[in-house]
Amino acid sequence: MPSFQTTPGTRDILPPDAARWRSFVEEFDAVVSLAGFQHIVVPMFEDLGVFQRLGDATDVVTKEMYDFVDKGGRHVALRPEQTAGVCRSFAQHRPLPPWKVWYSGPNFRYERAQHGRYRQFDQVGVEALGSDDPLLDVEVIALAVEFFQNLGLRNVVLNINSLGDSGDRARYVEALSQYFQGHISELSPESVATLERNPLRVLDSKRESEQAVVAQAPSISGFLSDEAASHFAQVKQGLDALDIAYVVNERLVRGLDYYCRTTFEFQSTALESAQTAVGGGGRYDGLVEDLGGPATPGIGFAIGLDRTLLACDAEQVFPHPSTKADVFVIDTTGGMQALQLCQQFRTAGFASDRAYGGRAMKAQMKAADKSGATYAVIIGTDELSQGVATVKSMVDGQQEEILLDAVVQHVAAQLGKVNS
RNA sequence: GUGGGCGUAGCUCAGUUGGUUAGAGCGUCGGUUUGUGGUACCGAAGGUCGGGGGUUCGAGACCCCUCGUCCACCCCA
Repeated sequence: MPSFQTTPGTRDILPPDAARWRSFVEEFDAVVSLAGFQHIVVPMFEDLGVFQRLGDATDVVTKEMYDFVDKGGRHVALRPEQTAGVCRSFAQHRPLPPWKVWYSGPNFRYERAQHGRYRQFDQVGVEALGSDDPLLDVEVIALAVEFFQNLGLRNVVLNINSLGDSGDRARYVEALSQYFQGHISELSPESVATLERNPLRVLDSKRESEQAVVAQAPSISGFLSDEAASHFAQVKQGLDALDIAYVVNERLVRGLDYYCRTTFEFQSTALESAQTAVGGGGRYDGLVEDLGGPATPGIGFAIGLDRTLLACDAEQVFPHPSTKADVFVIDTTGGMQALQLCQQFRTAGFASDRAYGGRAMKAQMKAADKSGATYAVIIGTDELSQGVATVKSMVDGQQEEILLDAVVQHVAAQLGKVNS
């Protein structure tokens, strides 16, 4: 048993998975950059108050925060998500709106780990601040759709809803609260507790016994102001115009309190587990103001890396990037030749690798095979004395002797031929 | 935080109703006479059975505690 292992809910992303993570982010970068979103990096921890603005009724804030007092007496917390940090950044620096940014990186929530749920988990996401144009909502949603498609995912369903403006939302919550109070005997003890903290969340219950009560609950749509209803209608029109399929789900309330108007969530139907939400987001028109900035509307989404990658596995798409070497240098004369040749290949831009420790030729050949190299360059005592190297194709086994000085050029030419 | 399953070599797992030096496959390393891989064969290294306590003549196997992990609730990406 090793002395230490990863702390609960955290894990090492080992090769080759880490490479896949990286290309996941690169793919996201490519998609959102085309839409004018620029990269932003915000701190991994901030003043606790920044995150408390997410809402005092959300578990993310009340139960799951990694907060601590630092050596300077500041009460800080590891970020549970990045939207609040981005909004704080906007309030702090006052960039010119519309401000469209994207991010990636780890977030932290203290909860029990499960399939697709970890205490340290990575997300990619975008935030667009400074416009309440419903067609911006559409653009943002379309980016996520585009990204999922580029990954190769086909079984991702888009759910959308509107929570209305804060006044609408308040009236709805009141009505919902009354409704559930009237049916309190049909609710589980857990839901009764939830009802006191955040009636909206009762709609999310997965407990079989109360599905009927939940289904009969009043819908948000009846509480939307004309303005909010019109906004939502335009969002739907925009989605239709882009031929983006969606399901209006009036039970979709989402967990962070700051959401208003448009909210959406992407569910993977390929995932069997409890965590099927691979991404989600919505409007948060009051958040920047809450953080001391000017009244600024905003919308964004976050996509979970782990879950989305699990969905990719389930659909057998987005394979790991290749790590094949171009050439593997085998040296049975002590290793100095391999050292130099590898260096030359790398300088020339070719992926080259070798074995270490003076292993037998057969062992080195095995290593060459495992490296996936297209060519093996062999230097034994015979070759060295003649100033040549044997260049062997690992594909068809053909080999020929090439002057040592010309090996890199030769193999480079051959690889160029193969690649084109 | 609540409930349940699990925790044996790097990985995936076997380990009869508790009984001598804990096994397999994969992987790793080495070899199968003449310097060359992907198949086959042979061999080797590598666990004291998550940790602690207890029951017993004797425990990987039974009991308790603890840690970890997985799943569900919850929460959310």
